[in-house]
Amino acid sequence: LAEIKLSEQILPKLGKRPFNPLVVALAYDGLCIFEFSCVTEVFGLARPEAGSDWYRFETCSINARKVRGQYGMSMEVDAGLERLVQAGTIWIPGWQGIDVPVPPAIINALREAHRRGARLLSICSGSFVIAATGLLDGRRATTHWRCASALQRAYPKVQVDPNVLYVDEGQIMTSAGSAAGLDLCLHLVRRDYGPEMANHVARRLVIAPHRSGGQAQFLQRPIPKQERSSLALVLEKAQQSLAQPLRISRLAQMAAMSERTFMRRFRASTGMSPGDWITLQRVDRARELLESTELSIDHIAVQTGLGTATTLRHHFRRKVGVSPAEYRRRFSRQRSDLHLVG
DNA sequence: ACAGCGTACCGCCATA
DNA sequence: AGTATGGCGGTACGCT
Repeated sequence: LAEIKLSEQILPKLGKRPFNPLVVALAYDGLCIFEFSCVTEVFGLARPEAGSDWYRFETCSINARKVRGQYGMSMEVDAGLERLVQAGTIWIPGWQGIDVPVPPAIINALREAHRRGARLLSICSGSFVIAATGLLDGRRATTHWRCASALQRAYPKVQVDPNVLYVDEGQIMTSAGSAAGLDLCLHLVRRDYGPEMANHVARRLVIAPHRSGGQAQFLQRPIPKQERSSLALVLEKAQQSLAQPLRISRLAQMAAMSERTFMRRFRASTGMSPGDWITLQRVDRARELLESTELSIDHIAVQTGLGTATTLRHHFRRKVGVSPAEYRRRFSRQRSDLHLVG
């Protein structure tokens, strides 16, 4: 039901799609199955809830033929490089190896596609393929942290940033290793269809629309330029003072805009209402505290700004699916040796 | 589970 | 024509 409601909301906006919907992934011998699958899952999976205006997805290889995959399997590819001529978006999901030279046919096809206005995106070592075209010279890019120095050495004119999940240079986007490809996939959906649709896709994938907390010390999500606004600053401040009551009037005031505009801009940027977002942050924080401390539910309710244990339980169950007590029983660090799973 | 209270939300419209 | 703003008011929703 939620999906039907969503498509009704979104469909009218898709009426005039400003970009070429054909997404083509480049397959090659030794294809990185995981990186390839990230792209197929987001762009290839049928999404009737998005109406008829979703991407079209195809695969191509140097010449239409069988390509060797990994792990003792191969696949038949229907199209050759000529398919790239039609593509609006081209994905390079990894590459055979960082030392494997890129065939001139691929370099030429990618240059030509770029000249035509197609977007080039890579995951992991796929960045080496784009770099080989020379199109990354003078631009920022990233790749798997293990290959970052090799990329920098091979292509000194590229500004390699190993500390981000992905880099958006407009028509060219590169992402870090493996699962960071999913972050870039979602980023593209967000650019093309808006944050609500990206959140929706993330939910179908059962992953968080934003990577938060935990591992983020190592890889930080780049904040798109347009979001370095007063709104982004207010979000940061809000996140740091969840324990206090956060009223819309006050947040809008901090952002120096009217409540109406604040709410509009908030939804345009995050895909959810301020209230929903704040509750989500609070529940997230409660989850952390349940895992890593022995604080009582009442105490955590106060600390997270959810107020009372009743309110905490209510929202926690809605967002996480289990009660706070049950969650703590399963995931508390002190008891992690029990390894209780679902 | 309920009720009653206040805020949040969003469509609508005038305005810049 | 188009876009962004912000005020108003009804309703939905969350909190106690």
